[in-house]
Amino acid sequence: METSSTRQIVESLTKAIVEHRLHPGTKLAEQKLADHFGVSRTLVRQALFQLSQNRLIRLEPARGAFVAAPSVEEAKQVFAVRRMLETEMTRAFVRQVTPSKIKALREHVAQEKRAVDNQDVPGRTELLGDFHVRLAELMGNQVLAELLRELISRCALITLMYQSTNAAEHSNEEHVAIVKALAAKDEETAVRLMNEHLMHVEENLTFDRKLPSNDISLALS
Amino acid sequence: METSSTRQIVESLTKAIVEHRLHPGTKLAEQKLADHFGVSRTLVRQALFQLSQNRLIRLEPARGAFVAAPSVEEAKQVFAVRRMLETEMTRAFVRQVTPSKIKALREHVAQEKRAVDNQDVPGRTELLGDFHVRLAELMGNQVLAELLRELISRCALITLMYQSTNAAEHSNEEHVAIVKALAAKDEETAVRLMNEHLMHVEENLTFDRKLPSNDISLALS
DNA sequence: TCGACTGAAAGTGTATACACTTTTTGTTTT
DNA sequence: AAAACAAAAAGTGTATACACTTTCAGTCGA
Repeated sequence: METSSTRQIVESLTKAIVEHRLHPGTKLAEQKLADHFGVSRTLVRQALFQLSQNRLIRLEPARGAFVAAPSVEEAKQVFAVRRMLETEMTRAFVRQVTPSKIKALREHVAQEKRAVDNQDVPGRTELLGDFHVRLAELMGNQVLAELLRELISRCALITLMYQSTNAAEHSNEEHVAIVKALAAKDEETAVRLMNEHLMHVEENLTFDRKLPSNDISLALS
Repeated sequence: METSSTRQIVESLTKAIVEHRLHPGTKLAEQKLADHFGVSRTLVRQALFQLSQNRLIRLEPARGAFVAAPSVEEAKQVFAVRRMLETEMTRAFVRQVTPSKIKALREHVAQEKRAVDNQDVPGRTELLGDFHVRLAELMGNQVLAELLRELISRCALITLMYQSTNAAEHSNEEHVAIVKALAAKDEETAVRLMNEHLMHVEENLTFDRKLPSNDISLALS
């Protein structure tokens, strides 16, 4: 199971949704997707099911798949969970910090900065989110990393892509500050900065509801 | 999409796995399951895919589905995540506690007690896990509740079912103590008790590796 | 006796067929 | 002109067919 065809479809659709080439509410007809990817509906259905588990699309019985349009309420809940998780993660990180871990984080934020400076919107979105996943990975907790990745991709649909260049720069600067506090093993500061950072990201949410784009092929091409 | 047939298959298999009628490592052949449930492989495959997302089974390309056998390492990571999440959840709960919420929790632990006293093993397993989900629900955070439910079902495969009656009683008593601290709005005590509780549950893990049972029909009947 | 080969059996991966549901469109009726 | 209906079109849900891969049993050769 889990052939690479389906993975490719999932990735392609995920990218299109997160980058808002496919707007919330857009219908994803199975046959059209199948034609576009040159496979049968079987594989498309697998991919759609997977995307529905990631909350990127909604599946309605006998009606089909639609790009998800998370409510403000849901977004707030996701952020509340992230704050809970990442507060404690930051605390735990300080207790087991090593120079090589700090080095890895510094390299990451440097990469973020390049993407932000280059106005590489998809790139910076991914990297800014990955910072949080990297923290989990460096702690050696793969379960935590996967969970965070899931939560962040769920946010991405509603937040990071709406981020202005300014907001992205701000995020990057906050990451730098967090790394600094981590390096200094200053637990309380690190935790406070992380919490503030997540609040800032949340504040930047814009809940524009754009009209569905009905031309799937165009959005994916 | 998401007809009730697949849900029923998922529930049936989930129950069988969590209750250890299907041991870790057991192969789940699609046609056999299809015959057993009286449906085509299509629906079985959907169900298996869903179970793999829940980490209850493992899908190996071209080899099929096997009941998951989480490693000690993974179990520890799951518990680490639960502690992070639930520490903060407990803290937040204290800040927004109301008499009606306490009442709901008291009723829940009473129900737990009945199941423990009656030696209702599947029932008590479910209820003891649900306590934590109930907390999230009472906070009004559905995202958190679903996440916890997922983490707990993932633990269930490796822990709660191995729980002795003694351990179950102990868990129930700890729930009572936590509710008491919550009712008193004693944040630090509540958090401490919750952390200790999760550590106790984790300590009770037994990592027996039983042999796969090859008779699927028997296990499901 | 053990290991390497070979063919058959079993099982998974993908495509297709068909039933049934929803949506759309064109027509009729008020 | 708007609402109600009917037939057709489009789309989803499930079963089945078939290709390809893995597994297993049996045979041969060292």
